[in-house]
Amino acid sequence: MIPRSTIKDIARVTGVSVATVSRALRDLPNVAAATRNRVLEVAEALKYEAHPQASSLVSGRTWTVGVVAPHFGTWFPFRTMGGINSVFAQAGYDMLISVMTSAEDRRSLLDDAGALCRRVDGILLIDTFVSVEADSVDAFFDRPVVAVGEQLAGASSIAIDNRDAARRAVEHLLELGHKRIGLVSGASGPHDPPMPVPQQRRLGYRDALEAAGLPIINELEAAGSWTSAGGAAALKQLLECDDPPTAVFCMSDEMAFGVLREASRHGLLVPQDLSVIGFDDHDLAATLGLTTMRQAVGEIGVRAAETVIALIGGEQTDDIIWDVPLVARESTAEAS
Amino acid sequence: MIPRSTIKDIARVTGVSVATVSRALRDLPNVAAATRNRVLEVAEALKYEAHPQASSLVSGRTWTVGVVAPHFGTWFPFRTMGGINSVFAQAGYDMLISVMTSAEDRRSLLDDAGALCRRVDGILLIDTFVSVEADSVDAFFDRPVVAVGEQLAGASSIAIDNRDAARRAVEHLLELGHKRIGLVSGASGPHDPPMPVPQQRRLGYRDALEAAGLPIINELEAAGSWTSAGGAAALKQLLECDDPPTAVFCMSDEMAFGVLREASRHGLLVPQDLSVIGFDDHDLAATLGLTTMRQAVGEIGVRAAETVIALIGGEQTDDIIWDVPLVARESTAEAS
DNA sequence: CCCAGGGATGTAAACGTTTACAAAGCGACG
DNA sequence: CGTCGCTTTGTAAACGTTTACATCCCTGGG
Repeated sequence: MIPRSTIKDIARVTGVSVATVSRALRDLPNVAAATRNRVLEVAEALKYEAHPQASSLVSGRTWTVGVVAPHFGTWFPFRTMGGINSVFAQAGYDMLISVMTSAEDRRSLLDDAGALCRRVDGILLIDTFVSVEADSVDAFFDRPVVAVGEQLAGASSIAIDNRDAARRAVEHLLELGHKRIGLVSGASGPHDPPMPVPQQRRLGYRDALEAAGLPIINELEAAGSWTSAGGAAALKQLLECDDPPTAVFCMSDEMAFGVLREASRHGLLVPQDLSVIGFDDHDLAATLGLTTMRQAVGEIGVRAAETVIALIGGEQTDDIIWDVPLVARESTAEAS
Repeated sequence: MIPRSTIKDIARVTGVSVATVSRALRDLPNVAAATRNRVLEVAEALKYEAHPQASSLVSGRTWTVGVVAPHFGTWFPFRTMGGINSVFAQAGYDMLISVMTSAEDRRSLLDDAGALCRRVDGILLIDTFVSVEADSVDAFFDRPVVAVGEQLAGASSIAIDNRDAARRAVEHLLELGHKRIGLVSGASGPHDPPMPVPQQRRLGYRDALEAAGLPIINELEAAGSWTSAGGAAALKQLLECDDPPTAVFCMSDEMAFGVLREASRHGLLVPQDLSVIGFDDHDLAATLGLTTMRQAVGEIGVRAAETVIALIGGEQTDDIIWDVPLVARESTAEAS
């Protein structure tokens, strides 16, 4: 139907050999200007496009980057992928996406690393926490790896300081005079290995309380499973305490949205009766007036993509720790 | 670093020819059971994995499906892609994602169709509205195409009846006794060609009003640009009318979230002072108590993926019109 | 006992590139 | 005028599969 032209066709028309055509098309040196122009001209006329499989079979270059995301569900990996995609589309790379929902998937990512490496030029791990399985990825991947959200030996990393950011979030509540501060955490299941992110954010929460001389109270920590429904359930649980919190720190905005809703179900006004601070700066956080810690998710994706491209090109890169500024909105106020 | 084994290695170890190995590995007929077992055994031992580029170079099969999404921003395409991905991961297909943000992208999708076809076995168009550019895709794509969200000649389609669903949404408000019903629309820009979805939903909105003998009032229709911020702005505009609406229908839940927030900024209680109905059944709709029209987005993705796989396998498929049930929650109530 | 037929296997040519190596052309310099 | 060296070009061998075709062997029917 659509006549595909090959390098051979161009060679025939221009009267040069396929080798010269190949060189001309790829801007390699040692081809006469006149020849190159003629080749490009004919290629244009024939609407030539290189056959990707053929060229990667021999060159090894696939112009594809493997992107491993924790799931296809929540906002965070999606936005990150959006940032990544915008860079790759520009640079001519495709993404090969795989999701990692369970701990077995994490194991099999490493086991099947060889097969993955064969199809990609580089690998981007989003919040994938390979570090709980292996100290270093050197032994598994044959290709440059950049990890978003964790430090990982053998990979470049782009991360935030979760502990510090969480601490500052809670400090914001402390500065407003709150003394009983709840935590809505995105804990992993009881059988999963502990995940770095919730772990670090919990440590930050406790750091802040300790620095303020406040006690750590287990009853004030509830699990929200990273979803808005989970956040709602978590607040419900916190409100059943004898002495319920006057403020809560949620490890994600999505959970915070559930908290906001649950608060209004209980007749509590935010921020008068309950202050709420989230984490992420979700797209809806601004319109819902949620105070939060901003992760520049899209930009992190952009930088991650740029980093992996640089590594593929043989450049050196530095690890990046991203700032997480506090964005004060209407969901937090002075303790009454 | 990682020793990759080829079909040749297996041939050498087993003592048969590469052709036989290839046949055995792919379960083709005419290979003795004993030989096949031996080959599989050795392949296992050598951790053999076929080189994807090599095999697709000669067979034409890429085990990749092109997925074209309208953008990487909102919830709808993301969730759809989640459904698609779950099927593809099972079936062994990869997705090659490209996003189409502008009208030019739509044009170049068709212009570069040849190059795309060479890298994929099938194509999935999500809300991509190629129909505004071309009557049929037969002439462009060499591969099976399935369109999500629009009817398109030359492609299988999986869609909803936007006009009917919008009509039923507005009828719900009418049944509650509302007489002044606003519309928050996801209109396209003034220079873009009219898009089928907002067009159809607007027609449904007007259908309902007309059937109820109510006038069509331009002032009651505001543009929300598919975002929550846009939704908030749209409500602000609607409230400036001389006779503001007592209920609004939003073409997406994300815009409805903005409307909910803007209402509370104006001191309006939902649903007492303002009824709000959305469209999509966004993940957050349940926790925010939003009445909405449910699009089973994930399942639509699943069906779309299954359809394209069936088409690749040479089967015939039927177009699917998906149900869009009303999900009544707490954001709509009797007119006061 | 011969031959047809069919299943199992091997041989080798694709597929469309890239790339090592050889060769040719040409000017400059001793 | 021969040779060296540089640029430009061509030849052909990869890359790792699939697949058309040939070959071989075995069985069963005549």
